[in-house]
Amino acid sequence: MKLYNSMTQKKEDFEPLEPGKVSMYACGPTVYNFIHVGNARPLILFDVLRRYFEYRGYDVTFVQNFTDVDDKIITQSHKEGTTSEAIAAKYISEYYTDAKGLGVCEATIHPRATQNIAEIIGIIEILVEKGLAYEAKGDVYYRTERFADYGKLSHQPLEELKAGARIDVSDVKESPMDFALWKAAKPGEPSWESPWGMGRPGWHIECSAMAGKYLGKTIDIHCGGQDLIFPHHENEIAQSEGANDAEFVRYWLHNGFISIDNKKMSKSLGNFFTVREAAEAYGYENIRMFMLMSHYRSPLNYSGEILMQAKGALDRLKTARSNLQFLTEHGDSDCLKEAERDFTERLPVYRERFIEAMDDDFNTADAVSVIFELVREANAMTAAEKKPSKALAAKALEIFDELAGVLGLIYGETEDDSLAEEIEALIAARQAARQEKNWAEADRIRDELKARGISLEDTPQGVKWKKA
RNA sequence: GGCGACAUAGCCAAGUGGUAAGGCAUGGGUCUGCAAAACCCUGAUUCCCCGGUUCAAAUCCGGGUGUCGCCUCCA
Repeated sequence: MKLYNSMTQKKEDFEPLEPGKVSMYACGPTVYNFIHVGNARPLILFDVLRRYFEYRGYDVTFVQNFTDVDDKIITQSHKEGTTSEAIAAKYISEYYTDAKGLGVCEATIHPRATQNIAEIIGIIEILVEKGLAYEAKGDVYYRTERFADYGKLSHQPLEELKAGARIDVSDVKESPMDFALWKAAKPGEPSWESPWGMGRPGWHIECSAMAGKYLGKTIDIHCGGQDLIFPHHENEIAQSEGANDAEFVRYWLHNGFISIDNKKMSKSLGNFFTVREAAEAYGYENIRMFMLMSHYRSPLNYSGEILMQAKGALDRLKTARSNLQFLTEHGDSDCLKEAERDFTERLPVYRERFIEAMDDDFNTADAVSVIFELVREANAMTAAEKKPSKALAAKALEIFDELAGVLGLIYGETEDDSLAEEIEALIAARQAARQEKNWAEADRIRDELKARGISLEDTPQGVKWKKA
């Protein structure tokens, strides 16, 4: 398995620290608002990585945090006239709604910054003791110039970073590149006791603390959006490696951006759609499909047209699956036919090609195309005139579900059986009308069902219905 | 100024030396009472441009052009 490591800027063979196990850490959302479509990309990427590692037999421990104390949350709490805790709780809940909608499995552990204050203080104390951090007026800053490797992930020497620095030169900081590990309390803000007085953690330190606590000093994979490379991930390296004297992360994975009209989708530019509104317009699963149809490191331009194309593609897969499912019950015979054997014997080739694509830095676009090729052949093999067997449909369905399942492409099919009986009765009435060649009545019933969102297909194996 | 990414058919998108996957859309056909779904056929002499290396390049090298991102919170 090869994956592209942002640290070395090359595809590398994946070798976990411990054979058979994978530890993954992903920077989760700062919970002050609904997540937007751009935020959904890393979620879906991590979810696919995790599913794929598990598919390949790895025991995965996946940690994704929630940043639940932060300037933006505090600002939002003032705006909504409530507490920081209430804002965080609200948007964590909304996060889970969207994540579930997108078919994203829960992480092994979802730690929160505010539940790990002791660990955060612990790591800051180590950094202070080592001279890598210093206290100034109740704040604590990281002394970037003491960390020789600072800039190794962003491939920028500290001097260049300083030259380009647009941040305010604070009089309490020794260098403009130093960043806050701990912020002294201000009135109206949540705060905790610490050796430096009341205060709260800076943003970067929580990830070092939680990654270390739940996954150990060295973790296999750390992922996030490309915009986190600097400064967030660079700072995490400085903190964790500075405190632990051990390599922090073996493989850094960063996803490309989602843009709108070729401009990065971001909250500060205001050119974003929340996942919630995009899902209302196009459906959660089509957002997922949209993202899996290209490589995770490529830039992707969001538009209604593209979402509709993704929907068209996913519909083809859903229809194919539903047709196979139907044939497992209504096929011509239970046993595989002679003419079908060649196809079923070649089915494992699709699995091999799928794995080959995914092994190459999670090439989901290629992996999806393998599923489409499987579908085309399965569709051809199950053409009505061939009188396909139940066994054939079952075998094709099995591998389809296996591969589509790794990508999480088809999900959320909650069949409402309460209507089934009534629908079946209408279908029976229509069949009776068709027997009598009473096409007007047959079409009337079909239109009636269509108006209720049920579409019919007449097949040699009987009538098939589905929700539109 | 530093660092990085991207440029393949109407649209989306794989493909890192061997003669252009896949999807959406379009048009034609088969099947169907009509549909639906499906299947078949239909499209880039060509991969932003110009040079070079090679028997062979979308793929490697050099030089351009365009677009985007990071260097400040940002997935």
